[in-house]
Amino acid sequence: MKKITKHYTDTLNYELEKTARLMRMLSIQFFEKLQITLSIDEYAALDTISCHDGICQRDLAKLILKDRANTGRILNSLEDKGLVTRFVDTKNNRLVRKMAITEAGYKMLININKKIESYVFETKQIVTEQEIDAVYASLKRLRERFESMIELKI
Amino acid sequence: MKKITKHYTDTLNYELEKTARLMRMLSIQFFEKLQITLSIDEYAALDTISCHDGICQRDLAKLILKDRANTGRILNSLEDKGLVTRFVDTKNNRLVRKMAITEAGYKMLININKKIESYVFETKQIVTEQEIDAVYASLKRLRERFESMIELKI
DNA sequence: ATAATATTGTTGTAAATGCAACATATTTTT
DNA sequence: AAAAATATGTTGCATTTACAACAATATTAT
Repeated sequence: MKKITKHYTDTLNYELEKTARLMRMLSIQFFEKLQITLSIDEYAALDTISCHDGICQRDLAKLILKDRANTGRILNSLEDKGLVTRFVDTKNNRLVRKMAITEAGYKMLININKKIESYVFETKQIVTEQEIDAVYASLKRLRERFESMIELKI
Repeated sequence: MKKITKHYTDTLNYELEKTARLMRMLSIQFFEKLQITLSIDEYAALDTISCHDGICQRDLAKLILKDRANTGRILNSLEDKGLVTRFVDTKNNRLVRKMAITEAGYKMLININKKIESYVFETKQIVTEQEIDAVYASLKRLRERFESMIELKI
């Protein structure tokens, strides 16, 4: 029996790219429609800082899936907007720039989350929460297995 | 019972980005190790042309998930390397640039696919074919459902 | 103690990407 | 028939992204 390589458009990689891309477009469309004044990346950073108070830049970079350079730039923007404060501290005896969400940042986050609730509600009429959770869980399991094949350098 | 928005790092969107990103890194790493002289995008285009002979640029763009501009650039590169030929033809009475894979392109594809076989074999020791197929299928089902929410403009 | 290595963040730059504008040609509308 | 809309591909530009080089400091090795 001859082995045949799958065509690109039939691979899991392709489906991942296509779905991730679609989700990105839906998010951007949604952010625009609801006139959310942050970019998706800024929102992701703000939300992540809010539940990791005092996180340093590199650790944030790992979480939001950006490199250190771009994470720094996103933080510059959030700081300019007064949503985040940065301060120098130490971590393992090393100087690092840590950060925390400000009062204004917290209000902004609450406000955006309120809008997102309605979006999530809307999508539940298309796909059930159970189905999303199931895909999420199986995807995560698979990803963690694949991660053993590579050393992430961020 | 209070509804609470999931944090960004716990969402399906996040898991999709993270997994897609990981797969991309694994692919690049693999292409480098095996000294494959095409980029992932060029390979994807070449493979897709090989099973859609005489496809036009716009239709290829849709399949490989690039916009028309970038698809044109990828094709320039593939044409320069002699792997693809482009010719003017008509589609619905309109002039379009169609393309086909060359002899050299086909040989290149066979060669790369042979290398990919070994990679696929390697990954099967990490994740079973069944599990990949299952994730692929559920992801595709979910994506198709979400697609009803947006009109793709490529 | 000195040198080599590692961690963290910034800056600069090249590549990738997306998007709008344009050119051309065809179809549809008025 | 004329005008408007649509389809296709290219060009140019602005944004994003990745990556390497650097600066500063701390740890580890020799």
